[in-house]
Amino acid sequence: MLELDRFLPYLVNTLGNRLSQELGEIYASRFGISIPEWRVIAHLSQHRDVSIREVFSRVAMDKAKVSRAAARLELTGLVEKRVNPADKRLISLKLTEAGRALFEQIAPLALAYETEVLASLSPEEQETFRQLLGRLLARDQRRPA
Amino acid sequence: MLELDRFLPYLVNTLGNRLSQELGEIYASRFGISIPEWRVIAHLSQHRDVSIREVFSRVAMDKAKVSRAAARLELTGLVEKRVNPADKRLISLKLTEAGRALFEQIAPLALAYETEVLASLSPEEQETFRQLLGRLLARDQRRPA
DNA sequence: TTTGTATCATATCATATGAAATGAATGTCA
DNA sequence: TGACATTCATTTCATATGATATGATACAAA
Repeated sequence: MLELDRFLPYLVNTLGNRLSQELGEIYASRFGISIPEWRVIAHLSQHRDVSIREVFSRVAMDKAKVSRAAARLELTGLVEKRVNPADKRLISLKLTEAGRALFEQIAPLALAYETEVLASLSPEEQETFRQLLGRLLARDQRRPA
Repeated sequence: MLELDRFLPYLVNTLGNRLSQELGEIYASRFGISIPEWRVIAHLSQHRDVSIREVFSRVAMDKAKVSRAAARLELTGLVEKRVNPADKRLISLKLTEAGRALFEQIAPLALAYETEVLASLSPEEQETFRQLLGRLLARDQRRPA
């Protein structure tokens, strides 16, 4: 019979929400940004001159969320938005200097948090968990959002 | 350096959201209930005569969410709410016959979904994943919501 | 008692969310 | 070329969300 606290979708969702919420509090209280904004920054730290579409198709957020996050990041001077001259429907997003500096500041804290979360597992177990999680995500990947 | 698609909190959150969203679509389209309502039903299937507080402290949802879910479940006749005579601040929640019948109907579908999700892992891997997930949840448990 | 504090569930209110509408730009094909 | 469809980003709008306020009850201590 089904028990909620042995039901995998529920458990994964719960852990995911907790981790995001804890991180979100750090980002908000110390850096004044939200989780969606953080995700945009993190993505732009690796891919420059990408469109809104490219971000949201990569980063598990919907159109509107990314659009709003980008708008706010532009307001706060962390991201530069300009129209792509080759295709004027597209927008090119790029971290500003301030944006990159903020990323450099947040990234080590985020990684430290990840380390702390994983500390209850041995290094081998950590690797195993990553692997299995990756496989589960891959299965689901087939379904395009 | 931090890459979002190797960052565990992000990955767990993404998988959790996807699973919940897919399940939520099933619950909504076939049975007309939301994920919060489903969680209340599932909890009540195992614990009868529990208060709102007991539900939300157990089921990873806040006060308001559970209160609203319970209100709607009462309206739709799936849950019975009555004041606890021993302590009139408390409310006793209980599945109605219809509520229990709905649970019996949904549970196998939910379990089938879980099975399908896990199908990309071998039985041993499934068990390992459950174990490790449980340990990660336990760590986090220390922090009371 | 009665006075003050704590707990419970709900209501209120400001914000977040996402589905659908909009408007601009590009692509397609007759 | 000119209609029509498609793609992109934003906006709109109705709903969901959760922090806080409220009101009711119970508990504790004097």
